[in-house]
Amino acid sequence: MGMGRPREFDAELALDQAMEVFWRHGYEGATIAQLTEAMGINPPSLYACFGNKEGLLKAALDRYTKLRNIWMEEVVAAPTARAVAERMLMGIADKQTDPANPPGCLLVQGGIACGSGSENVPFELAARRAQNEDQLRDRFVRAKAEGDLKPTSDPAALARYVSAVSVGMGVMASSGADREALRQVASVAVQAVEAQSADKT
Amino acid sequence: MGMGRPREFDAELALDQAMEVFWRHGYEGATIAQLTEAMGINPPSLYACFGNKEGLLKAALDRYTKLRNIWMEEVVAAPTARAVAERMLMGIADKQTDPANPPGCLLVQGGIACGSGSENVPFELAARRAQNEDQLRDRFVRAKAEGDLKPTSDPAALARYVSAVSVGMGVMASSGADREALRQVASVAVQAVEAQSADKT
DNA sequence: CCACATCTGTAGTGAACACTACATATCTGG
DNA sequence: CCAGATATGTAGTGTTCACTACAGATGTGG
Repeated sequence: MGMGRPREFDAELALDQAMEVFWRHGYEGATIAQLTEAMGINPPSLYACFGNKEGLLKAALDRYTKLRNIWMEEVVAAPTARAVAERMLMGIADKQTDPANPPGCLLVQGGIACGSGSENVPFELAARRAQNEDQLRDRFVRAKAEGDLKPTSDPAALARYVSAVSVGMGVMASSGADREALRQVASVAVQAVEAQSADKT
Repeated sequence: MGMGRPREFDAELALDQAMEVFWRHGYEGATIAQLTEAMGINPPSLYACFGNKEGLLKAALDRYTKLRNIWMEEVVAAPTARAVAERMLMGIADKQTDPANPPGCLLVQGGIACGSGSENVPFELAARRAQNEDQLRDRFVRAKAEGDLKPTSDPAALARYVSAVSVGMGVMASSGADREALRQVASVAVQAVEAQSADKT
């Protein structure tokens, strides 16, 4: 029994192209024709490799969140809660306006509302956003334990807040906000975290 | 020359139903079949009255923003910048989790990313969100002139910030966040505005 | 070289989509 | 009561969609 004809395209490279299409047009707005053209393959190759359109999205999300989680590790490595928030939001301002990618964030652009038959796509994206929120929460719990955040602060609420701001920035970026505008938002947003930080005296 | 057969349905009532469908499924996810069923009419009536699907969306957005602007007037009537932010974000936490409506905000759920042929839909929504941001900015400009906000504060950045937070809250609401979670976000977010407020001594 | 397994390109499939032709119904103005 | 104008319901239109049948190509194990 043989092992069959080998694949002629690089799956990860193709995923990068598919990611960009989903990022720009959303799950429902992206068509198989656009995806296959961007990936440089024909539909049967796509379906053999990823199952269906939703499978392709999940694979693209896996790749996206994998890279993103590596970056989040650097973010939560910042020394204080305030520095974590600043590093995250300023970094997001830069990433979401990086001309190498479509504006905004795939976890938002992918699909906030979907039609019948794709109802679980928004949930899928929300679940991935929640992962980042959990990382932030864990970091803020630690900050509170270390006395970096006030004893009255709520780490989970702070994490939700930072997550909400980053989502809002993503929407703004996708509708044309430039880097400076996003940095201003980040700069203001950080002050709420600072207000929850213990006084340095 | 006669005036023709009168319309048999209430256009504003039908718009309310269409609004809910767009709100729940987004522009691309909403089908004409769903819309006509919810509106209780047949396709020719829809097209005679609203032109096409995008015309129906714009009419629904007009209605939505009209009601919203009335509420925004109440928001900016609050006595201080901090109170404005609090009234707005707390109100949004309640509105976006009102069981009478789909969760989130139509100006976000309507469509952040769209496929080819509907590229201007996200712009249309962004333009309406920008209206609210402008109202906030004007209010914060006044607050700065009144000495309510610090001389170093940036009213435009503050308005962008509050707008970004409300968008982020909308996305969270649509993916299942409950009222209490949103209120916590709002509560934290207000502290950034407070940090830009002049000291009360 | 052969049996088998997997991939690839061509060329479609049925279904769902936004939208409409048309006949009929219901109004106003004269 | 008639002529013109607009609305309505039925029943479609062509197009685009996600997805696939099939035949040929390209690999492995014996």
